[in-house]
Amino acid sequence: MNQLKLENQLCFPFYAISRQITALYRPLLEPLDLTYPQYLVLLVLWEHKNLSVKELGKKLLLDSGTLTPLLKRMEQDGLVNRQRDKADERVVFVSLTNKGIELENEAKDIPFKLASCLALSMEEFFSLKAQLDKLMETTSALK
Amino acid sequence: MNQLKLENQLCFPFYAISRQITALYRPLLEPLDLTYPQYLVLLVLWEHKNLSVKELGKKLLLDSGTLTPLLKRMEQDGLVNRQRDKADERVVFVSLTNKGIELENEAKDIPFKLASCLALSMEEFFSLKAQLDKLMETTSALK
DNA sequence: TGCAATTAAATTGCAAACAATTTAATTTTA
DNA sequence: TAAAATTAAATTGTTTGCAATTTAATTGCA
Repeated sequence: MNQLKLENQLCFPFYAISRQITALYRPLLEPLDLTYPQYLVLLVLWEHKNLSVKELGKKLLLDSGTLTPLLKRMEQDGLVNRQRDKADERVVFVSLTNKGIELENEAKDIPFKLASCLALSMEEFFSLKAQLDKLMETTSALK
Repeated sequence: MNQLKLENQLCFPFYAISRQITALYRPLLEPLDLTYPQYLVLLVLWEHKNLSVKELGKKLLLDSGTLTPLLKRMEQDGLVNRQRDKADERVVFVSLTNKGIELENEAKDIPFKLASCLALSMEEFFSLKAQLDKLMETTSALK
């Protein structure tokens, strides 16, 4: 088997599916005026209220080079507040505005709508999820 | 189960693993002066010699908005030739230069090196590949 | 034939993504 | 305590990725 053929690669499907999934989110997120990475930030903040850029980056595997401009755009859009920690001026805390909090309700159907696009059975879903989580652990450890 | 929690999502692992894998490729591709998307273009051209931008885009799921500048950079780097089809001036064919052809030999170990990073058994590899291929088919059909 | 529709690339503009560097604050340690 | 090391964000510069539009060529069909 020729390993240099695209069809024999495992990595290309990850690259392609990742972009396809983002494309599936687009029409669902557009009414909320969100991009997929912005939606991910909101997912985390709906759960954790108040996080530093560092902590947010740890959960999303993104660094400040990506997050700072992204968060500034979200601040511009009135979704989040950014403020320096009084106790440690290096740290910037990110929290939700009322508008950001209220979006949770409008977004609550999105995971179901998207899951239905993927057309997986419960078994397939959980099996795949387990394999991805394992792979995620492997690749995260290689940092 | 709260579907709006990051940890319960299937899509986030795809997004994150995709970027992690690209990060794993980086040190392998850097000596060849390639980015991951450029490497993908070469994978296709090593197999198919001569393709239009359209055909290349079909294989990689990328449009001319992404490919045109990417291919221009690869042309600048002396990896590919771009020339308009004489028979149909709308079409641009992309082919490899000698330098591009020769890179295949230098790249031939990359898939194995990368596969070893992922630490999957043969069974896991093929099982995962099958599930991804199926998902890919599903999401591609939703275009 | 000749105009409308279609097609393939290219272009424009914007949002990520990330390496590398910089800035400023805090901690360590000599 | 003061300089060195570390840390957190921000900044800079480059490459992707994609929607939307434009340009130019070809095809279809009235």
